[in-house]
Amino acid sequence: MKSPQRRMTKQRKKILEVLKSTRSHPTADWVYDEVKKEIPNISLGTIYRNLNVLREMGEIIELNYGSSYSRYDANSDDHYHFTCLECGQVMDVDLDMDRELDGEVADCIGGEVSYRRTEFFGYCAECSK
Amino acid sequence: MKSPQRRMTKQRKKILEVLKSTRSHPTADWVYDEVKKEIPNISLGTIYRNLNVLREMGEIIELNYGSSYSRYDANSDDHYHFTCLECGQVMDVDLDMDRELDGEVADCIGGEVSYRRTEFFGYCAECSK
DNA sequence: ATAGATGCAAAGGTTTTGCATAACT
DNA sequence: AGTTATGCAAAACCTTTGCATCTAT
Repeated sequence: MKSPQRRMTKQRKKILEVLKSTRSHPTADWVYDEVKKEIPNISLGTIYRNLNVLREMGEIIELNYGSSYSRYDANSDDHYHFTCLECGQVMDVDLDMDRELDGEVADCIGGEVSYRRTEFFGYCAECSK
Repeated sequence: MKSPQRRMTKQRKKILEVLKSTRSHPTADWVYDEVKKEIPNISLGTIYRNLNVLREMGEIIELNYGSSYSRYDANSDDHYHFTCLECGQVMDVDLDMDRELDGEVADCIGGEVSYRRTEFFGYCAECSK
Protein backbone atom coordinates (compact mmCIF):
# COMPACT_ATOMS: atom_id res chain seq x y z
CA MET A 1 0.00 0.00 0.00
CA LYS A 2 1.37 3.33 -1.03
CA SER A 3 0.76 6.54 0.83
CA PRO A 4 -1.60 8.89 -0.95
CA GLN A 5 -0.36 11.90 -2.81
CA ARG A 6 -1.08 15.02 -0.82
CA ARG A 7 -2.82 18.05 -2.18
CA MET A 8 -2.28 21.52 -0.85
CA THR A 9 -5.82 22.75 -0.56
CA LYS A 10 -6.57 26.21 0.69
CA GLN A 11 -7.83 24.69 3.94
CA ARG A 12 -4.65 22.72 4.56
CA LYS A 13 -2.53 25.67 3.58
CA LYS A 14 -4.32 28.01 5.93
CA ILE A 15 -4.18 25.57 8.83
CA LEU A 16 -0.43 25.22 8.43
CA GLU A 17 -0.08 28.96 8.09
CA VAL A 18 -1.97 29.55 11.31
CA LEU A 19 0.20 27.03 13.12
CA LYS A 20 3.39 28.53 11.79
CA SER A 21 2.37 32.01 12.82
CA THR A 22 1.96 31.30 16.51
CA ARG A 23 4.08 30.04 19.34
CA SER A 24 1.13 29.28 21.53
CA HIS A 25 0.86 25.54 20.85
CA PRO A 26 -2.81 25.83 20.09
CA THR A 27 -5.52 23.23 20.38
CA ALA A 28 -7.54 22.01 17.40
CA ASP A 29 -10.39 24.16 18.52
CA TRP A 30 -8.31 27.32 18.56
CA VAL A 31 -7.02 26.56 15.08
CA TYR A 32 -10.62 26.05 14.00
CA ASP A 33 -11.67 29.46 15.27
CA GLU A 34 -8.66 31.10 13.71
CA VAL A 35 -9.08 29.51 10.29
CA LYS A 36 -12.81 30.18 10.32
CA LYS A 37 -12.04 33.90 10.16
CA GLU A 38 -10.90 33.41 6.59
CA ILE A 39 -12.74 30.25 5.60
CA PRO A 40 -16.00 30.63 7.49
CA ASN A 41 -17.58 27.38 6.39
CA ILE A 42 -14.66 25.10 7.19
CA SER A 43 -15.61 22.18 9.40
CA LEU A 44 -13.97 20.87 12.55
CA GLY A 45 -13.60 17.50 10.85
CA THR A 46 -11.37 19.10 8.24
CA ILE A 47 -9.24 20.65 10.96
CA TYR A 48 -8.68 17.31 12.62
CA ARG A 49 -8.08 15.47 9.37
CA ASN A 50 -5.49 18.02 8.35
CA LEU A 51 -3.77 18.13 11.70
CA ASN A 52 -3.29 14.39 11.38
CA VAL A 53 -2.08 14.68 7.80
CA LEU A 54 0.34 17.47 8.66
CA ARG A 55 1.68 15.41 11.51
CA GLU A 56 2.21 12.44 9.22
CA MET A 57 3.95 14.75 6.79
CA GLY A 58 6.25 15.84 9.60
CA GLU A 59 5.18 19.45 9.32
CA ILE A 60 3.89 19.69 12.85
CA ILE A 61 4.19 17.94 16.18
CA GLU A 62 1.32 16.77 18.29
CA LEU A 63 1.96 17.20 21.99
CA ASN A 64 0.42 14.55 24.24
CA TYR A 65 1.39 12.32 21.41
CA GLY A 66 0.23 8.81 21.00
CA SER A 67 -2.64 7.77 23.13
CA SER A 68 -5.96 9.35 23.79
CA TYR A 69 -6.26 7.84 27.24
CA SER A 70 -4.13 8.22 30.31
CA ARG A 71 -1.85 5.65 31.80
CA TYR A 72 -1.13 5.39 35.49
CA ASP A 73 2.02 4.53 37.37
CA ALA A 74 2.23 3.71 41.06
CA ASN A 75 5.93 4.54 41.04
CA SER A 76 5.61 8.22 41.76
CA ASP A 77 9.32 9.05 41.83
CA ASP A 78 10.28 11.06 38.82
CA HIS A 79 11.65 8.75 36.18
CA TYR A 80 11.86 8.40 32.44
CA HIS A 81 9.43 6.45 30.31
CA PHE A 82 9.86 4.72 27.03
CA THR A 83 7.00 4.00 24.64
CA CYS A 84 7.35 1.53 21.82
CA LEU A 85 5.94 2.88 18.58
CA GLU A 86 5.36 -0.64 17.33
CA CYS A 87 3.71 -2.54 20.16
CA GLY A 88 2.57 0.38 22.28
CA GLN A 89 4.18 -0.91 25.44
CA VAL A 90 5.21 1.68 28.02
CA MET A 91 8.16 0.97 30.27
CA ASP A 92 10.25 2.61 32.93
CA VAL A 93 13.81 3.57 32.13
CA ASP A 94 16.31 2.95 34.89
CA LEU A 95 18.48 6.01 34.55
CA ASP A 96 18.97 8.89 36.91
CA MET A 97 17.33 12.10 35.89
CA ASP A 98 19.52 15.05 35.25
CA ARG A 99 18.20 17.33 37.96
CA GLU A 100 20.40 20.25 36.93
CA LEU A 101 18.20 20.75 33.95
CA ASP A 102 15.28 21.84 36.11
CA GLY A 103 17.28 24.82 37.31
CA GLU A 104 18.38 25.74 33.82
CA VAL A 105 14.81 25.66 32.58
CA ALA A 106 13.61 27.72 35.53
CA ASP A 107 16.23 30.37 34.73
CA CYS A 108 15.35 30.27 31.08
CA ILE A 109 11.68 31.00 31.57
CA GLY A 110 12.06 33.06 34.72
CA GLY A 111 9.65 30.90 36.68
CA GLU A 112 9.63 27.78 38.80
CA VAL A 113 9.86 24.14 37.81
CA SER A 114 7.93 21.69 39.94
CA TYR A 115 8.55 18.52 38.05
CA ARG A 116 9.02 17.21 34.59
CA ARG A 117 7.97 14.34 32.42
CA THR A 118 10.24 12.85 29.80
CA GLU A 119 9.07 10.25 27.40
CA PHE A 120 11.20 8.50 24.85
CA PHE A 121 9.65 7.02 21.72
CA GLY A 122 11.16 4.34 19.57
CA TYR A 123 11.28 0.57 19.18
CA CYS A 124 11.68 -1.79 22.09
CA ALA A 125 14.13 -4.69 22.21
CA GLU A 126 11.54 -7.09 20.92
CA CYS A 127 10.21 -4.92 18.11
CA SER A 128 13.55 -3.63 16.85
CA LYS A 129 14.87 -7.11 16.07
CA MET B 1 -11.61 25.23 51.95
CA LYS B 2 -10.02 22.18 53.47
CA SER B 3 -9.31 19.01 51.58
CA PRO B 4 -11.58 16.14 52.52
CA GLN B 5 -10.47 13.36 54.76
CA ARG B 6 -9.81 10.27 52.73
CA ARG B 7 -11.23 6.86 53.50
CA MET B 8 -9.52 3.69 52.53
CA THR B 9 -12.41 1.75 51.05
CA LYS B 10 -11.92 -1.74 49.75
CA GLN B 11 -12.30 -0.36 46.22
CA ARG B 12 -9.60 2.27 46.66
CA LYS B 13 -7.35 -0.24 48.39
CA LYS B 14 -7.69 -2.76 45.63
CA ILE B 15 -7.11 -0.22 42.89
CA LEU B 16 -3.89 0.91 44.51
CA GLU B 17 -2.87 -2.69 45.05
CA VAL B 18 -3.39 -3.50 41.39
CA LEU B 19 -1.35 -0.48 40.35
CA LYS B 20 1.46 -1.34 42.72
CA SER B 21 1.63 -4.88 41.49
CA THR B 22 2.36 -4.10 37.86
CA ARG B 23 4.96 -2.24 35.90
CA SER B 24 2.83 -2.02 32.80
CA HIS B 25 1.54 1.54 33.28
CA PRO B 26 -2.03 0.43 32.74
CA THR B 27 -4.99 2.41 31.48
CA ALA B 28 -8.09 3.00 33.57
CA ASP B 29 -9.86 0.32 31.59
CA TRP B 30 -7.25 -2.29 32.35
CA VAL B 31 -7.39 -1.46 36.04
CA TYR B 32 -11.16 -1.78 35.83
CA ASP B 33 -10.96 -5.28 34.36
CA GLU B 34 -8.37 -6.30 36.90
CA VAL B 35 -10.25 -5.01 39.94
CA LYS B 36 -13.51 -6.48 38.66
CA LYS B 37 -12.05 -9.94 39.17
CA GLU B 38 -12.33 -9.41 42.89
CA ILE B 39 -15.03 -6.75 43.13
CA PRO B 40 -17.30 -7.71 40.25
CA ASN B 41 -19.82 -4.93 40.65
CA ILE B 42 -17.36 -2.05 40.86
CA SER B 43 -18.12 0.70 38.38
CA LEU B 44 -15.86 2.50 35.94
CA GLY B 45 -16.82 5.77 37.58
CA THR B 46 -15.30 4.54 40.83
CA ILE B 47 -12.10 3.63 39.03
CA TYR B 48 -11.77 7.09 37.56
CA ARG B 49 -12.69 8.83 40.77
CA ASN B 50 -10.10 6.86 42.66
CA LEU B 51 -7.39 7.29 40.10
CA ASN B 52 -7.88 11.02 40.49
CA VAL B 53 -7.90 10.83 44.26
CA LEU B 54 -4.80 8.66 44.35
CA ARG B 55 -3.06 11.09 42.08
CA GLU B 56 -4.00 13.99 44.33
CA MET B 57 -2.70 12.00 47.27
CA GLY B 58 0.59 11.57 45.43
CA GLU B 59 0.31 7.80 45.41
CA ILE B 60 0.35 7.48 41.66
CA ILE B 61 1.35 9.43 38.58
CA GLU B 62 -0.84 10.04 35.61
CA LEU B 63 1.06 9.95 32.35
CA ASN B 64 -0.22 12.27 29.60
CA TYR B 65 -0.78 14.53 32.50
CA GLY B 66 -2.79 17.67 32.32
CA SER B 67 -4.92 18.24 29.32
CA SER B 68 -7.57 16.16 27.71
CA TYR B 69 -6.96 17.56 24.28
CA SER B 70 -3.88 17.71 22.10
CA ARG B 71 -1.86 20.77 21.32
CA TYR B 72 -0.01 21.25 18.07
CA ASP B 73 3.34 22.83 17.33
CA ALA B 74 4.59 23.75 13.88
CA ASN B 75 8.14 23.83 15.16
CA SER B 76 8.94 20.19 14.59
CA ASP B 77 12.53 20.28 15.80
CA ASP B 78 12.86 18.47 19.08
CA HIS B 79 12.70 20.97 21.87
CA TYR B 80 11.54 21.24 25.45
CA HIS B 81 8.17 22.50 26.55
CA PHE B 82 7.09 24.17 29.72
CA THR B 83 3.51 24.15 30.97
CA CYS B 84 2.32 26.53 33.63
CA LEU B 85 0.25 24.78 36.27
CA GLU B 86 -1.51 28.04 37.08
CA CYS B 87 -2.48 29.63 33.78
CA GLY B 88 -2.17 26.59 31.53
CA GLN B 89 0.10 28.32 29.06
CA VAL B 90 2.48 26.11 27.10
CA MET B 91 5.76 27.55 25.93
CA ASP B 92 8.93 26.52 24.20
CA VAL B 93 12.14 26.37 26.17
CA ASP B 94 15.21 27.63 24.39
CA LEU B 95 17.77 25.15 25.58
CA ASP B 96 19.67 22.54 23.64
CA MET B 97 18.57 19.02 24.19
CA ASP B 98 21.05 16.64 25.63
CA ARG B 99 21.27 14.22 22.73
CA GLU B 100 23.60 11.83 24.56
CA LEU B 101 20.69 10.74 26.65
CA ASP B 102 18.99 9.10 23.67
CA GLY B 103 21.90 6.72 23.31
CA GLU B 104 21.93 5.93 27.00
CA VAL B 105 18.25 5.15 26.97
CA ALA B 106 18.60 2.99 23.87
CA ASP B 107 21.33 0.97 25.60
CA CYS B 108 19.28 0.72 28.74
CA ILE B 109 16.25 -0.81 27.07
CA GLY B 110 18.11 -2.60 24.30
CA GLY B 111 16.07 -0.96 21.57
CA GLU B 112 16.07 2.17 19.45
CA VAL B 113 15.11 5.72 20.34
CA SER B 114 13.50 7.77 17.59
CA TYR B 115 12.71 10.92 19.48
CA ARG B 116 11.70 12.14 22.83
CA ARG B 117 9.35 14.58 24.42
CA THR B 118 10.19 16.46 27.57
CA GLU B 119 7.72 18.63 29.33
CA PHE B 120 8.42 20.72 32.39
CA PHE B 121 5.63 21.70 34.73
CA GLY B 122 5.67 24.58 37.14
CA TYR B 123 4.82 28.25 37.38
CA CYS B 124 5.63 30.75 34.68
CA ALA B 125 7.26 34.13 35.25
CA GLU B 126 3.91 35.83 35.49
CA CYS B 127 2.24 33.32 37.79
CA SER B 128 5.16 32.78 40.17
CA LYS B 129 5.32 36.43 41.19
C1' DA C 1 -23.95 10.55 63.18
C1' DT C 2 -22.04 12.29 59.22
C1' DA C 3 -18.82 13.36 55.75
C1' DG C 4 -17.12 10.77 52.20
C1' DA C 5 -17.53 6.91 48.73
C1' DT C 6 -20.11 3.90 45.61
C1' DG C 7 -23.04 2.22 41.57
C1' DC C 8 -25.58 3.28 37.94
C1' DA C 9 -26.65 5.78 34.07
C1' DA C 10 -26.64 9.87 31.70
C1' DA C 11 -23.96 13.69 30.05
C1' DG C 12 -19.60 15.93 28.61
C1' DG C 13 -15.88 17.12 25.69
C1' DT C 14 -12.60 15.77 22.15
C1' DT C 15 -11.67 13.26 18.02
C1' DT C 16 -12.99 10.22 14.21
C1' DT C 17 -15.86 8.67 10.35
C1' DG C 18 -19.47 7.69 6.57
C1' DC C 19 -21.21 9.63 2.75
C1' DA C 20 -22.33 12.58 -0.98
C1' DT C 21 -20.22 16.48 -3.18
C1' DA C 22 -16.44 19.41 -4.62
C1' DA C 23 -11.74 20.44 -5.93
C1' DC C 24 -6.76 19.58 -6.91
C1' DT C 25 -3.31 17.87 -10.23
C1' DA D 1 -10.51 11.73 -15.37
C1' DG D 2 -9.39 10.10 -11.34
C1' DT D 3 -7.99 10.55 -6.86
C1' DT D 4 -7.95 13.19 -2.77
C1' DA D 5 -10.27 16.52 0.24
C1' DT D 6 -14.35 18.84 2.12
C1' DG D 7 -18.71 19.74 4.82
C1' DC D 8 -22.03 17.99 7.49
C1' DA D 9 -23.79 15.17 10.91
C1' DA D 10 -23.63 11.16 13.43
C1' DA D 11 -20.85 8.10 16.04
C1' DA D 12 -17.03 6.76 18.87
C1' DC D 13 -14.30 7.27 22.68
C1' DC D 14 -12.58 8.35 27.16
C1' DT D 15 -13.77 10.67 31.30
C1' DT D 16 -16.75 13.13 34.45
C1' DT D 17 -20.93 13.88 37.08
C1' DG D 18 -25.77 13.84 39.40
C1' DC D 19 -28.22 11.37 42.47
C1' DA D 20 -29.83 8.06 45.68
C1' DT D 21 -27.77 4.71 48.60
C1' DC D 22 -24.26 2.85 51.34
C1' DT D 23 -20.09 2.85 54.49
C1' DA D 24 -15.90 4.07 56.85
C1' DT D 25 -14.58 6.63 60.75
